[in-house]
Amino acid sequence: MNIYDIANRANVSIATVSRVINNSPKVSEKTRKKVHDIMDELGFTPNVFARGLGLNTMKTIGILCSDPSDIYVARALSYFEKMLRENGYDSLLCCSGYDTENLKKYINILISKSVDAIIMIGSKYISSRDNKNLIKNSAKSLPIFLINGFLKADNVYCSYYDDFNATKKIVDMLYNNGKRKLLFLYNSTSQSAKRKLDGFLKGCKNLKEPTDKFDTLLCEENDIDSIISLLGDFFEKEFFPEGIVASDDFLAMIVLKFAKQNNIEIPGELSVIGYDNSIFSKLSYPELTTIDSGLFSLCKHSVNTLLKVFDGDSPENICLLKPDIIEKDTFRSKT
Amino acid sequence: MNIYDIANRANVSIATVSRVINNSPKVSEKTRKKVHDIMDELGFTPNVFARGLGLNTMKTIGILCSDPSDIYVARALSYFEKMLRENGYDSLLCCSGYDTENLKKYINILISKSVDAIIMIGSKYISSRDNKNLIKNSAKSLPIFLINGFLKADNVYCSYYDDFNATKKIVDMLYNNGKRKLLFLYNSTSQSAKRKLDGFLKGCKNLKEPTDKFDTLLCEENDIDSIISLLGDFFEKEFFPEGIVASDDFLAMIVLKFAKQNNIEIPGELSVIGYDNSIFSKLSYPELTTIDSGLFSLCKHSVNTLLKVFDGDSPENICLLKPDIIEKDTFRSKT
DNA sequence: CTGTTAGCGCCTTCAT
DNA sequence: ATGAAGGCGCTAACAG
Repeated sequence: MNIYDIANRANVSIATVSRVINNSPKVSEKTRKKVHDIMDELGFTPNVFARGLGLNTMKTIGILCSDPSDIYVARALSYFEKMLRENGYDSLLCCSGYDTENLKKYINILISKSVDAIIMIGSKYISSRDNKNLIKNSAKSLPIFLINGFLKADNVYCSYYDDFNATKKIVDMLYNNGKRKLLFLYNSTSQSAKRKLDGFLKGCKNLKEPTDKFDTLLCEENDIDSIISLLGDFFEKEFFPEGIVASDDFLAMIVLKFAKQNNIEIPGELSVIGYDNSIFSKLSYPELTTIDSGLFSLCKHSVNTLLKVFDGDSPENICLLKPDIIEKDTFRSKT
Repeated sequence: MNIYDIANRANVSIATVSRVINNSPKVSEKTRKKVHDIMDELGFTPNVFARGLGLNTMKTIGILCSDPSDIYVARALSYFEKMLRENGYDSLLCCSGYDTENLKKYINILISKSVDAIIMIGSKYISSRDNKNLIKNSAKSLPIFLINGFLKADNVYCSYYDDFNATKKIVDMLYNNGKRKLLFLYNSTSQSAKRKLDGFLKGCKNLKEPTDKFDTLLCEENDIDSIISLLGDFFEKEFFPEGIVASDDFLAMIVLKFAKQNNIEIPGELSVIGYDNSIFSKLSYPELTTIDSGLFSLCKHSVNTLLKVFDGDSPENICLLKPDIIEKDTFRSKT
């Protein structure tokens, strides 16, 4: 079934049918209704290939992410699919896993499918110099949108969160509330994780306390038991922190579990700060004090920028979101 | 750049170029090489639209789900994208939200993109008679794969889990371990949720105990606070259960939170059973005893079936997975 | 407002 | 083994 069939049934030309499909204003209400009725009756849907052939666009956005079973990614994905669809775009999903070196392969897959743009969720991809150049080059053929990543280049648009100032600020807050021994816990060396790490270190440095009062701990394996044993080692061999800042809520949850296993009282003995204001932070007991990394806003902003680019505008390349700390139970400031 | 350009440069016809692109054997090695060289030199990639127009396939599978930020869905999505890509298929994502009545709209979107098959994650879509008929009808134009749902129809392939016997079995286990007052907690009326509910009720019925010793509680709102207050009401106005079976780990986590808030000891005073063996069950303390709904196996099986269908085989329509209970901390049987 | 028609780039018979 | 030509379904000029 094609527009010819519809045209025949409706006694109009295919051009009129095409106009109706594309909401052209130059169709009388009467014909429009007639055609619409027949399309509905026959359950007609225009062939995208034929359409794409002419327009050279498939109204499809490639979404590149590591793994949708990560809750941060999953949320972003959910937002994007919805917002893009509301604007007439489909989402072609491409999951690279955590091996960031295959970026080229995945970008090529998306480009070969003629997606109109690529959205990259997560800052893992912006790690190596090779990857950066790859992204810059790919941006010559289609616009690229980075979520939570920063890369200055033509046709590359970034939305990211001010992680540096967020962790820096939280260090201040912890210190000002009497927490002197601090630990930063993280599990990734992505660009965003680095910003968090740097903010933490900067915050600690500003305190002008001896450096043995704070430390950082990288969890190379993402397995819960390994991380718990890593924490056990740290508490035993290094020091017992009064505050732990985790690079995401998942890690913070593991800290809570560790604390319960070891009868550490939270927040009395130990304050815990999560990151992302995810469902975890609300599901746990005590509820996690967490940094709201503004994921929804980042996604929203990216989609808006994307639409502007498609409209031929030249929007700002860079959007930086201000930090926002959500105080719940695992740490409360006195002020 | 198109095959005409290549054809000109190579002094052959477009047909020959096309043959080279499609690895037709009827091209001399010499011409093949010549054409290949020129394509490489110019970095030519065939236009997918033009190709799709003729072939009417894009090697793309439509994945229809409610919301990828649900962890069950997210996991399934992750499995599918990976396995499909390994077999040369892309994934077009389509999220319907929880409004199951718009199914037609979403199926049409996918069909209009000429996907080669549709995978539907979750049994929510198989609720109404209308939806069932819709699926049956759509299956006339392309194969449909249901994950965790059952519908007997041509060209519809189901993989689902034996929820009925899982909850039935867990009721037995609870009872045999001295838990007499039981509550089933659920938050959906999907087909799968119904199977769980029925299994629970059947299990209870078999016990031949007075019916006031067990009950079921539907959480209409998915908000954590509402569910906790719902639980509070139940404990106050109905009875204090000795075992709670939740329809997913998320709900079970909320029960744990509720228990901690109210100083209910788990599993001493109250046993809790989750469902799905998700990350929640491992992240909580105490860890959740949970039913492993075999998601990976379901996905794996679906992809295998899909490949068989595309190969022209006629695989079994239905796959039912046996129940599997993972004992952790929130309930341990004595045996 | 509506109809006619020329592509869009590729694949596939049918000739040669 | 290669070339010529029609067709896939739709859009956008252009003509009325």
